[in-house]
Amino acid sequence: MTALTERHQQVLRAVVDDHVVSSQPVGSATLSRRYLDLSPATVRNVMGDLERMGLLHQPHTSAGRVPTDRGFRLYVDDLLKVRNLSQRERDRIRAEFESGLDAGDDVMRRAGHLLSAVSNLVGLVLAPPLDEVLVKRIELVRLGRRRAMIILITDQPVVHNRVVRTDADYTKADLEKMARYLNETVSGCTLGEMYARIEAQMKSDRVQYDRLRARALRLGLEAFGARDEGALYVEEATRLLEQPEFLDIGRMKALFRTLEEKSQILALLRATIESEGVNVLIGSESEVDGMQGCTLITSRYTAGRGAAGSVGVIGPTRMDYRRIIPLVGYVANLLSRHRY
Amino acid sequence: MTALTERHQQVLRAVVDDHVVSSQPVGSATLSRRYLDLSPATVRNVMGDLERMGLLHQPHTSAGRVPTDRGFRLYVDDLLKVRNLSQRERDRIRAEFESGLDAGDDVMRRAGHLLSAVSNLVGLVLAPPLDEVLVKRIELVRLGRRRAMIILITDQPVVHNRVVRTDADYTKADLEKMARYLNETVSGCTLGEMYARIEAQMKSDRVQYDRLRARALRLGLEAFGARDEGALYVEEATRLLEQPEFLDIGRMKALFRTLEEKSQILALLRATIESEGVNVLIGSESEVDGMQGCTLITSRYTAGRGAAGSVGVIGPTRMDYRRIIPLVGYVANLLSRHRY
DNA sequence: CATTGGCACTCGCGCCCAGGGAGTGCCAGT
DNA sequence: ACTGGCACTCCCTGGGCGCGAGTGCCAATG
Repeated sequence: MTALTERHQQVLRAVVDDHVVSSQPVGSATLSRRYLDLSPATVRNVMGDLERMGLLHQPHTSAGRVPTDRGFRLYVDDLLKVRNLSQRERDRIRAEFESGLDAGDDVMRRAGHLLSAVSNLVGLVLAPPLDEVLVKRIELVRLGRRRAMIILITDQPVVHNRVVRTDADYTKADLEKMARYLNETVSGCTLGEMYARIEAQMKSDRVQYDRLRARALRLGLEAFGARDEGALYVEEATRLLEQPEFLDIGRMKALFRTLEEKSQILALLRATIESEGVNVLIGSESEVDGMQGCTLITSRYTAGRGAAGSVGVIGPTRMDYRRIIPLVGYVANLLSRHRY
Repeated sequence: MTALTERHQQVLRAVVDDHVVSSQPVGSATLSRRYLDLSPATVRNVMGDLERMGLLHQPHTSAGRVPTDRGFRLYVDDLLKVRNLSQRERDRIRAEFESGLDAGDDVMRRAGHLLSAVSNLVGLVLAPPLDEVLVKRIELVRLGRRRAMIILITDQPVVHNRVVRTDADYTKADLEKMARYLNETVSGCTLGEMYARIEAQMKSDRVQYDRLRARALRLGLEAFGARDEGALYVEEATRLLEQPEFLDIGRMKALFRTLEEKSQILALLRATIESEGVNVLIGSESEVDGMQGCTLITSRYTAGRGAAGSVGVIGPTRMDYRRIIPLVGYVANLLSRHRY
């Protein structure tokens, strides 16, 4: 492929910019009139080149051009100067974030809502994989005759808790003792290690002859052992209904289905967790079928002592990258800096 | 309006039955062939009557007939023999319900999912209004330097808990003392009364000179004082995409919007909380604009010492009432009988 | 030689129109 | 009281047509 001249770049940029707001194929006349100081004929020649390079696509002979996924990719990588969020916007977003937290919302969910509200797209938040989360402490609280709450305090902002049925009516003192046992074996290790440690302990002599101790360990396993996949929050999926590209009901169904099923999106987010900065995954690049015509923008964040998660948005390929990219970055930042 | 003859009833019933499965207007020929031992001509006459009575509607001259909301109403009230769920179905549903609970799911959410899964419609669960919930006990757990979890144990299956920031670094003993204070004033009363009791206590001498006591009360207020509206769970709204009536994108949007906004649906559910048995609210009867063409089927359930909530489904008016009505009733039953 | 205006061409879209089909209402016959 | 027959109405579909948008190419131009 030949290199792009300055002019090619100008035209491609203009096509994307216009298409992002109009959601329609753009013609040479529009470009000439609104974006470029060139005659329509010249623009047509350039557009012809771009099409041959696979960066633009013509839905049919007498239509304007639409950027291809590769076109968007080039635009995002080379042509786009992301403007930073203005201080005002940042303040507004941050205020929104914190006010929600004070009201007692879950941090993850809050971040998802925020992304969604500001971008008008679907907000995504992937919690750090639980395996890597550092266990600080476990508490057991008696709720009733055979019910207790087990609380897992980690180095993350979220506190996990779960109501469990107990095998007997333990007193408050019993539960405290059990919690102490659990903490002895478990505190300071990651959740991933916890399983192994508990298993090892279970075999030791001390446990064999101490029913309470054994029961405590079992409880810990049952409550948090099987929490395999990091939780994925999908917020405000119905916003997609607003986007004109989803007037096509088939596409919408497909996307909803993949969003609901979660596992595929989860894999995509997890894959981006390692890389720095903001990631952009355009349409077909993801090889997920529900994602045709959609772009996923993500950014990693860190929480606690090194565990990392990912936030992002999903929306039509035709989205305002200039705004959304810094937005996702900023929210990831908020989340990373967030101290509880 | 003249009374309906036996024949009128037969025809109306047949129209509804066919329309429920076909989702299309029903013609006289179909009815004569598949449901009735009458010639098409006779059927036409009867259908004409029914139309004049406002029970059927003809979308246009050369189309078949569709039941009106009033037609459905009459069908549901007088013509429908709800068959009970078979023992097998009941067992299956119950097993599904309980297996989910063992896995630690929220009871409310679980019930919603269940309704949705079995009916292929949108599941709704309204928790009992918190005001009427009996407070059994409050626990405070130290999570970190300035963080604590406040746990509200009621006579309901769900346990409410919330992470709060504290104004100082309270020790475990402090928090236990505070919890004791709170329980002294609060336990045994409903959440509705709690507010007043705390306010009263705050003015008493004992509190004026005891900072910890004051702080405890304040905490209780902040955490659970403002939980106004009972929580409404809307599960699996995207199932609506499957229904052929929602190929019309405008209607779908409207319904999604009201589902998302919740307050209107919430009001409808709350209204049915008082009445026994299964309630059916058909289309325009609700006066909620997003509800045209939709039916809401609900049933009340009770939990704890007398507080009542509501479960239900929402779907197109054209739904299989024969199956759905007993289903909603049964799930309400499950929830009422559920003991934790 | 890059740029431009001109021009013929293509193709989707909206419109009209006719034909077929589904379903009805009415009427006369049993 | 039913029913068969019949004329009628109206939607739906498909084909034909004109319009407009947009293109590609070419010859002219600075």
